[in-house]
Amino acid sequence: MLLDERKRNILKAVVDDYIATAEPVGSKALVNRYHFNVSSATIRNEMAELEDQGYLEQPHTSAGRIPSDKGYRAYVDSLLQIEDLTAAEEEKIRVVMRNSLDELTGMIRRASTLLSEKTGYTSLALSPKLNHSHLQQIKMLMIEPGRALVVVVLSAGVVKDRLARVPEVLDAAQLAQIAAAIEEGLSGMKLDDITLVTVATAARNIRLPENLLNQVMYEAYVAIKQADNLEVYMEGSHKLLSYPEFQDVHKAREYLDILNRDGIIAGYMTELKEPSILIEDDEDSDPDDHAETSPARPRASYVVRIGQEIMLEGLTDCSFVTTTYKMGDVVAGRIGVIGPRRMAYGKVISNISFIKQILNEEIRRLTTGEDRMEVHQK
Amino acid sequence: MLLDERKRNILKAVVDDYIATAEPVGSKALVNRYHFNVSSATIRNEMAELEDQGYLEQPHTSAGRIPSDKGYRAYVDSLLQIEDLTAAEEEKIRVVMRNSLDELTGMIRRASTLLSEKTGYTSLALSPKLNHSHLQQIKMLMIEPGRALVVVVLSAGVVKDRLARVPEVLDAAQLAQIAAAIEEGLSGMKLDDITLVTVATAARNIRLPENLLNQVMYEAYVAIKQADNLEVYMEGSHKLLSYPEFQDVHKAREYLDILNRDGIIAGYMTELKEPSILIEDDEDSDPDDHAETSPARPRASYVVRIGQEIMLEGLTDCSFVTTTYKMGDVVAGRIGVIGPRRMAYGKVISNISFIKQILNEEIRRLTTGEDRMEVHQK
DNA sequence: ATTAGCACTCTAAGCTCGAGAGTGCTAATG
DNA sequence: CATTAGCACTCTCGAGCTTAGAGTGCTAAT
Repeated sequence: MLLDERKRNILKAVVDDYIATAEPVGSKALVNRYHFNVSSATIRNEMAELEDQGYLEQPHTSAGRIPSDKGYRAYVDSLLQIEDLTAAEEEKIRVVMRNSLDELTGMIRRASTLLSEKTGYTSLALSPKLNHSHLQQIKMLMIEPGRALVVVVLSAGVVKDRLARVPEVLDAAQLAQIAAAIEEGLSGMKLDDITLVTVATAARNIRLPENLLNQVMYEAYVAIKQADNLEVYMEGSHKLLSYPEFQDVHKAREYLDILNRDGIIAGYMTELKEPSILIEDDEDSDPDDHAETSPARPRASYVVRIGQEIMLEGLTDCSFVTTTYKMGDVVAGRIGVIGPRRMAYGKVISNISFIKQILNEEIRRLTTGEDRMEVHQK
Repeated sequence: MLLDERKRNILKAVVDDYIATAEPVGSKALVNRYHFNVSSATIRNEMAELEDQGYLEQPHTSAGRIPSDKGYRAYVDSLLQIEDLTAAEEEKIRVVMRNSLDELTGMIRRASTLLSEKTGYTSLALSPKLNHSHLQQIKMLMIEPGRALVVVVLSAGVVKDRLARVPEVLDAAQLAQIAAAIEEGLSGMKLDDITLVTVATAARNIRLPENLLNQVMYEAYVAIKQADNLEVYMEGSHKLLSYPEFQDVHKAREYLDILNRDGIIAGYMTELKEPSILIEDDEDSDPDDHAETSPARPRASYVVRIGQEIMLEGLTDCSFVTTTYKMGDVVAGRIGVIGPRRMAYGKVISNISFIKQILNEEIRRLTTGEDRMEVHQK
């Protein structure tokens, strides 16, 4: 099953070439562009065998070969060498990420934007799952009679807020008092463990008519629960139109439709699990048959899904490359790229790995409050 | 210059047909589909004249005619009859808009989404310009040492917030005290009139080391100013790919590129001024040469920009239809649609007019606090 | 003023054809 | 026995040609 050295080289060359040109690759082209010390006939024989084994395909007799899903898979798993970003590129990413306004969501968005810019594909990011975070504060600010702003602060330093209607008869002090009671009772609890009942228990000693209290408690409860809303950030969805495989408007439209259809991508990314390659320490392992070791320096793990592997109707000509980011020690969300199957995997992976790394660092900085005092720019 | 009855009918028929089919309209097709009591030859003569006068164009000899910008303009200004929405449609819009979470931004977004859904084109909305709003409250909540949430409440009931770094030595009470002083000093002021100096003046009596105070004041100032950040909401930008005029991927890509390029649309919409048609009372008038009166019931005014009139490179095959929404008595922002020049103007205008109306009502409800106590749905 | 009729024009679709790229196979080679 | 030169074969793609059809403008008749 394992390919010998030369086949591997040829496969790699075919994939590289095809990624670069989007044109089927022929034996002569290979001989010209790379220095195999054999003739095109030999290459032809090898390519025929690679096709038999399912790594390559022919669009039609007498066109060159293009990689199959299996070919890409082999390429990504063991042929691809991933170069590190240049110092300049790394610096640029660092600078942009540093610039984030001390805000988790903003950081993730920014990472996503950056990813799209650097790779030229569509980037996707999932907002962090906060259900393991602890409630730290809950405040209620009276905006005007009947309307209040509920501010929820989570352990990670994450702040969410929500406008709520409250009974008009309540004044600011009463509202603050209720919030204080709830905070007192719930602070330190995991988001997961907070229910309407626990909220009610926390507020049981407040002396106010029950229906008033209930309404406020309900709003507090909703605000808390809502802090963990799943969101998807997408950037550069139109970039795909530049690539020859989406020159067909129908295809392009279908593609954009799917990406914009509510919930599809969110659901998909949430369910992505086992990394197909893992190299670092930080992911729940799931050694695949095609697992292979090698690269020089430790690198963040990532999940690659190629073509049919995506299992989403309409995206079979695409590939996903995603990775996770962490808050504290727990995986909080996912960030990645979707693009044509013929994706510049090397570039994407090195960018995604580095951006992930910086994102993790920045989140750590944010949530542990390191590096707190900073120079005030402007 | 004014067209006689028959020419007007023919022009209208051509535009209607072309909007419906995207195919050049021939004289025979017209005679078949509409009951002009004349032969196709007569129609031909009339069409030739309409072409001479610049209302119609021929893609090439011996194709039918298509409307020119001028033709569309005449159509929109005086030929188009705008039917009201059906009761069911109106109801649907009302229901969706009611559902907004008491939040201005959410409302506008929702209006925009609705607009895109109902028309099938790309919708655009500008966040409200709040520089004439008054500051009502400013609060600072300590999130953790060194980080605070600044909450700004404006006269319109609009709430904005922003995470800020503050000196670590400050405690929650001190922070609240500073905020209170600033609120005391600035409350009631127009956003426009607030400067770093006025903030400083408001906080002058606080007894804290100057550099600490300065930092906090600066953050407060930024938070206040940022409350009026201009934003653009866009929905359904990919819908254009369905229309035959964007079957060319190049064009489609260019189009999407422009829409996604930062600031272009925002700038454009901000500068849109004189309505080309105005029927209601609420807009600064600018009677055009092609102004014409008529429609049955008062209807919100709107701006239509057709093709070249848009004056944005790359969007010359498009049309804009936008209108404004108000907060109190002042125009706060703009909401609209961009689509192919061959746009279903009637449908778009009736939808946009109605949605504008409901949006204005809802904003009024929100900002005046009418209808405050509502049933709590689950 | 309107219209029937007709010659004319132009596009779009279908067709053929040849060039070119690439293959697989065979037979020769070291 | 792996490699390779050579060649016949296959398939696509684009150019050029042709034709059907739609639509026009003009003229002469009503």
